Amino acid sequence: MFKITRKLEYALIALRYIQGQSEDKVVSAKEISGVYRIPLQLLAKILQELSKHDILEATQGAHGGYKLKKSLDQMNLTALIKILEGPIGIMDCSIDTKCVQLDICNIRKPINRVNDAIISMFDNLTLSEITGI
Amino acid sequence: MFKITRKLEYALIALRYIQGQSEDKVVSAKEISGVYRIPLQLLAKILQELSKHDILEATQGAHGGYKLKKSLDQMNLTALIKILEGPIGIMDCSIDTKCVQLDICNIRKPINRVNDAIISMFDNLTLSEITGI
DNA sequence: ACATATACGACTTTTTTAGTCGTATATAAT
DNA sequence: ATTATATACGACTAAAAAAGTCGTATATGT
Ligand code: SF4
Ligand code: SF4
Repeated sequence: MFKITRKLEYALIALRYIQGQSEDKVVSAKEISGVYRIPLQLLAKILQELSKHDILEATQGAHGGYKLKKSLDQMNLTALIKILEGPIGIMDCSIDTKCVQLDICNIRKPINRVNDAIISMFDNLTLSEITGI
Repeated sequence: MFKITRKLEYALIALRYIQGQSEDKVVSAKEISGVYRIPLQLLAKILQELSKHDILEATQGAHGGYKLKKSLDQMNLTALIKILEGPIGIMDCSIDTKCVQLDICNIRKPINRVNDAIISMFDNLTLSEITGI
């Protein structure tokens, strides 16, 4: 309950690692997978998603890999979560509206306030603040 | 990802409902289950847990049910979550320490700060603020 | 005695998350 | 050209967590 997914953690670890390398070095999924013991195939898919969303730039073929495409202080945690996991929301009704309790729910408004507070916190958190400097 | 569990929502709905009834009325699980269309057995188990932790006071037998045992402004969301779901923590290492990445993790500290911010937010949120006045 | 309610553990189902596999394609080096 | 290495991508399986059910015992008001 209320946990960050592994997927997201792997993405952050990778982003921070890539950020720590020299500006124009392309870093392969294999390298990161080795250093942090992240399952290669899984990490690869994550990096591919980040690449598809213009956070990373991929180079194919031998000696290929990834490098940052946009500065990490230009993106917040909300954006990253949306890419990897879709819309954020601590309760169902904040995302879709199939909840049976919806019309009579007596906690919807207050829970929504909590939801907003968390999202706003994520909005104001740049990735560079998470990945250090 | 990052969602409140149904269990927690049902607990909050029930607490708010009981709070809305006249002070010394005992409210049965069946009544709440009926009003909010919450599966009876599931709700019953939740209320039993709350009762075991002195948040509700149970009356057994016919015409039995529950009433509040402590005022809701004397308990915060963190406490309720701990009762229903155990220790809070947005990443594994904030709870137990079996993560393979633990010793080399490059995002642990910053993620921990996020974790602390969320917990502190929950700490400062009394149940009465969620269940309304 | 009976109806109604809590108490509680075991169990099953459903949903979500995590991880794997297979195959295609791009590219550098030999 | 061939080989080795890497990304790209969809389908699949496995594992874990959450949601819900069942059965049975016990308490109590009528
Ligand atoms: S309507 Fe109420 S019970 Fe349903 S998802 Fe929203 S907050 Fe939760
Ligand atoms: S050590 Fe790092 S990867 Fe492991 S649970 Fe903690 S934050 Fe996540």
